[in-house]
Parts: sequence; structure tokens; C-alpha cells
Amino acid sequence: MTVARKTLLRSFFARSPERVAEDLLGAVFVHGRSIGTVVETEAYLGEFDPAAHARFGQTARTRVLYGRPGFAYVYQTRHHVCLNVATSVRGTPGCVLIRALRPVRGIAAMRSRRGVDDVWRLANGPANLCQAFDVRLIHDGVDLTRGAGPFFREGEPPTSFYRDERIGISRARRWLLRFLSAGEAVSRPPGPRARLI
DNA sequence: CTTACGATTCCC
DNA sequence: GGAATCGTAAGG
Repeated sequence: MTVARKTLLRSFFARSPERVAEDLLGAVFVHGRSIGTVVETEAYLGEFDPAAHARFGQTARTRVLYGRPGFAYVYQTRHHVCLNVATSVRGTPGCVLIRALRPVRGIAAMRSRRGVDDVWRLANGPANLCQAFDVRLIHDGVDLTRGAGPFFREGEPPTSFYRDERIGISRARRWLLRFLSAGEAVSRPPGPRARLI
């Protein structure tokens, strides 16, 4: 039987990006009829993080990061969008990038939106999962703790996970801020410097 | 205004 | 390894 899971509240996101990124593993992302389990996340620490968008300070693009935690920061890169959650307290622009989801429900619609058949390739990347779960630029600034629109629910934390280097960035590459549930299909398997937790 | 450059993805 | 292709941020 299925257990009723609580929606992740403001207090969950009002912590450091690292803690939120770790605890988001195993959580459930819900957007309409599309449901998936978080299996890969990445933490961005704020203005002092050379790889973070917030390194430029507050701009039109990064305004959500400076607001309250638990709001969606959706940005566009080339032809794709990526989904982040603002963390920490107001004025502290840390966030967590959602890098991979394991599809649980609504798979037919995900296949249709992605044009891909293989379930494991439906949401195995930050831009792919946005396409699969129909997350768009209009969701930038949406409150993810309301249970209306996209939101997160409690789930089963992985029995073990990896900490590894972040991906797709040139600065602060060696910081171990990528979190991967063990034994899941992620955007990229753990590398040589990964630590099993 | 012009230029540089991606928190990506998919294909060769 | 490289191209696609556009918004954001920096520089003049």
C-alpha cells in the first residue's frame, strides 16, 4: 500500500544548499500527473561560489535566489531550461540544481514530450527532466511548497549515495557538491574522486 | 550598442 | 570532439 507523504515545507529548504541537496535525494517531485524520484542533485553555494550564477550578485535573472527558500529558480541555457530550488534564508542566494529524476508516474506523457522511449533516459539530466516534467521558464519564481503546481513530497532516502564533482562548469570543478543516489540512472556515473556515503 | 559565453544535449 | 543558437552579463 502507498503511504501518504508530506509536502516538503519552507523549513526543509531553509538550510544550507549542501544539506538540502543531500536530503532531496529520494524525495518525490510532482508536477501535475508527472511524478518522479530525485536521484541526482547539485549544490550552488552563493556569491562566493565561483560557479554559481549568484557570483554576479543580484540581477534580473537571479532575483529568486535572493528571496525566500523553497521557490523555483528556472533559467535557460541555450535551448534548454534547468530547475533549481532556492535554499537558505532570504538574501542568501544558495540553491540546489535538480539533475536527474527517476520517472514513477505519467511516463506516457513524458515519452511524448521527450520523444524518447527509454524510461531511464527520460529525465537523466537537468534539461531533460524539465522537458519530461513540463517545467518551463514560466515556473521561475513559483513557490514549490504550496502543493499547487510543481512541488516536492517526502520519499525514501537512498541507503547510500555518492558525493562527486559538479558537472558542466569550469570554475570550482573539484568541489564535491554533486549528490547521486547509489544504483540509479543519473546524468553521469560517479567519477574517480567520488566518495560513497 | 557589441561581444563573449555558457549549471546542455545530441550526433559524428 | 563539435555544433546548435539565444539570453544574460560585461565592456566600450
